[in-house]
This record gives sequence, structure tokens and C-alpha cells, in this order.
Amino acid sequence: MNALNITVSAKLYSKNPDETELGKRILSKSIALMDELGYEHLTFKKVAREIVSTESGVYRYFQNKHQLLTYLINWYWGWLEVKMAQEFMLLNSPEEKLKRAIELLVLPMEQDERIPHVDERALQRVVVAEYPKIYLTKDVDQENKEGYFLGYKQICETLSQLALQINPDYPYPHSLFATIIEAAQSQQFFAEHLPRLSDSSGGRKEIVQFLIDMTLKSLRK
Amino acid sequence: MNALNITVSAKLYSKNPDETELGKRILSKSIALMDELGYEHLTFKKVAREIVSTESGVYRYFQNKHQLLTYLINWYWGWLEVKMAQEFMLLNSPEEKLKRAIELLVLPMEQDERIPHVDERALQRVVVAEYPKIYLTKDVDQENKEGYFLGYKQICETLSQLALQINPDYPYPHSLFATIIEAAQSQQFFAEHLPRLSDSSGGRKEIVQFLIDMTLKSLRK
DNA sequence: GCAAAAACGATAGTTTTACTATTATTTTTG
DNA sequence: CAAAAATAATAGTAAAACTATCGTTTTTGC
Repeated sequence: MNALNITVSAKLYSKNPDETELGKRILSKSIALMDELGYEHLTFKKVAREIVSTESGVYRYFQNKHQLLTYLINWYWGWLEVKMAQEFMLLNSPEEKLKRAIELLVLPMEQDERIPHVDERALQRVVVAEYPKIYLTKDVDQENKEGYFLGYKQICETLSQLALQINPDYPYPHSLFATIIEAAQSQQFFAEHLPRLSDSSGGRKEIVQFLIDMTLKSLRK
Repeated sequence: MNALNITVSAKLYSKNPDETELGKRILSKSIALMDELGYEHLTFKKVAREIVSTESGVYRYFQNKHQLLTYLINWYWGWLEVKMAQEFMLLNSPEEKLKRAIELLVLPMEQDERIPHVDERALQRVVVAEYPKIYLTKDVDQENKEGYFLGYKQICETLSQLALQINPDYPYPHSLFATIIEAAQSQQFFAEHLPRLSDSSGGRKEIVQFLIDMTLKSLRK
């Protein structure tokens, strides 16, 4: 009745964390710690303390901190994809669907009770604060081959297809949604920390309006 | 006759690197090393070896690696700002200026012979590969107060003012250009490493076209 | 031209991080 | 219930990111 499972590429863990109690504790506590300390200050030792286990316990699930972050971010994209699919069923026009997708990207979400070990709001904050770090490395090509970025690419593809329903001749659908998805994150960050790089005074609705405006205008002929 | 000086906030170094030979060697070699190894794998020890000096020599100029990267990226924005100002003098309409600005953001630039210790093309690659790392930290608010991001904010402001000349009623000029500047970097990265997140097949001209299209359409009424 | 100051080079040492390895104990499962 | 798997506990290593000290060279202000 409550089996909602987000699938993440098996290359993103040594042992699947959502199949065991310890694994779920690792996910739950790393999200909280990453949110609190940031990626740079998170260590497996600190995670181990939180889950009341040991460093080697964490290493059994994830090879390193970078893989853990990549897992979490892919989980988030997978979860958003599910959310979008659900909501799209209630909507008719591709335009409405795009608008709703942008809202889902930016607006704070409610806790999904079916997945008690993941705090989606904290995870969203982690994504906003850390997302480019998973691909801005010298290993990006190798990791790309291993499926480290499938979640991002998948959601970009879904939205591109919607865009082409509005304007089949638009030549830059992937660039557009890679840009919109990135801006959805960075504008949240800027509104809070570097307000001169945004016109939002902290309200996420203004960011949504900006992104919808940019998207729909770009798709005009 | 050839004094072109890019000013960077004094908070971004302990001792001004472009006032001494050793300082210039640090800049020159860190750009090359950062380009080659990436931020994560660069160490002051490696820089010291390259400049034929010692670790403490580097520490005398920069407190740490993060400050060094921030310096380099601010230097780049300052330099671009100068370039833009030069080129804008030859152009009349704000539209032409915006187009040229986007070209400068994306197209490879030629080496500036007046500044032999900075390889601008390598620096541009460093910016593309590393730029969000300077603000995606837990210290962002403190560092923002100290002027760590002035270069980025300045260029965003300049372009926003141009945009308002085209459409004085456009409500999101800062968000727009923060997004365009970010997309200018990330689309270069995606075109090379994650092509499903771009519609460019590696050519930078296509990225320029995409960004100009997005900008001008956004500014329509 | 020289004394004081600043910069530089050389070396050593500390703390923390990011792992790796080993082994004993507990839990799971066929 | 025996074998296998998972976990806990502990120890240890290599490198990174500094910090400190000190003698030597270079610069500079008078």
C-alpha cells in the first residue's frame, strides 16, 4: 500500500542503502548533516557517529562522499520525476504541465509520508546548495558513462519533449531546460545569499514567475 | 604604454600577486595547474614546485586554495568587464551590445599581450569548470560581505542596465543575466561533457545563438 | 652606502581527512 | 544449525592543509 521506490543507478552505491535499516539511517542522517554542515564539512566519521555505527559501516554502502552526494541528488531527481508524472495526469495542455513542473522545481514540497527516512525539504536544500559539485570534477566523463547523471538528463529530456509539443520548431529544448533547471536552483541560492544576482526578495513565487516567463517566451515563434 | 591593470578586491589576497615577480608566477602557474588538474587536485605544494619556490611562499600571497580560486575568477570577470567596455564604445544599440557581450562570454578569446602572465583561454576554461565552487560554501554570507563576489555582481549589473534600455518594464533583469551568465558557463561544460543537456554539438556559436535568442525573447513585451 | 624592514627559501611539525585493513561478533538465511 | 553475510571495533596509512621557525637575500628609505 505504501511501496514507493525511487530507483537510482546501481553504480551509485556499493550496497543498496534503501534495502536495510542501517542504509536508511545513513540516507536520513547524511541528508540532515549535509544540510547542516555542507558537503565540504561532512565526513563519514560524522555520519557514523549520527547513525550510531562506524566509519567502515558507511563505507560498505558508499565508496566515498562524492558518491553519496551523487546518490542523494539522483534520488531527488528521480523523486521529482515521479511527482511530475503524477501531477501531469491531472493536467491537459503542455503549457500547464510546464508551469507545474517549474513550480515543483522551486516551491517547497511537503514531506512524503510514504518515505519516512527521506526529508524531502532538507534534500531540496542540499540540492540547491551542492548540485553542480557532482559533475564539476575531472572524472565527469568516466562517471557519466557509469550513469552518475541519469536523473538530471532524464528530467531534462522529459521537459524538452513537453516544450516541443508547444513549439516543434524550437531549436534548443535541451539547452533551455538544462538552463531552467539550473536557474531554478541557483536563483533560490542567490535570492537567499547573493540578492544582487536575483530580483526575488526571497519569495519563491517570484522565481517561479521569472522562470515561467523565460520558458514561455523562449518557446514563442 | 602597456599598463593594463585589473583590480581585484584586496580581501582576495594577503599580498598582491600582481605587484611582484613571484606573485605573477603564482598566478600564471596556478592557472595552468588548475586547468590541468582541476580545483580538487590542485595543492599549494604542487604550485610551489611549479614556481620553483616553497609552500610558504604561496601562503604568503593567498590564505588558501579557495581564496586563490576566488581571486582568479574575480580577475576574469574584471577583465571581461574591461573588454566589454572597450567593445561597447564601437556599438550603438543596447541590443548590439548585449549580443556582443554574450559572444565575449562564450567565444574563445585571444591572448592579451599586455598581460603576459595570464593565459586568458586557460583561465576561461578554469572559470567554466569551477565557477560555482567559489560561492557554494557555508561561508558565502561572510565572504559576500568581504567582496568575494563583486566581479560577478558587477557584470550582472552592467548587463541588467543594458537590458532595461531595451525594455524598461522588464521585471527580472538581474535574474535574467545571472541566468545567462551561468548558462554561458554551464552550456560550454555540458556541450563538452554531458551533451544530452545541450543542443550544441560542441560549437560555441550555437550556444551564443541560444543565449541571444533567450535574452532577446525574454526582453520582449 | 648602509641599516632596517620586508620578502624569500628551507625545513619541520600538527591536525584532519579520506581512506584501507583486520578481526571479532552478531544476524541472516538456505 | 551451519555457512554466509553484515556489522562493530579498532588500528593504521598517506596525503592535504595548514602553522611555525629561522637564516638568507633583496628592497627601501634616509
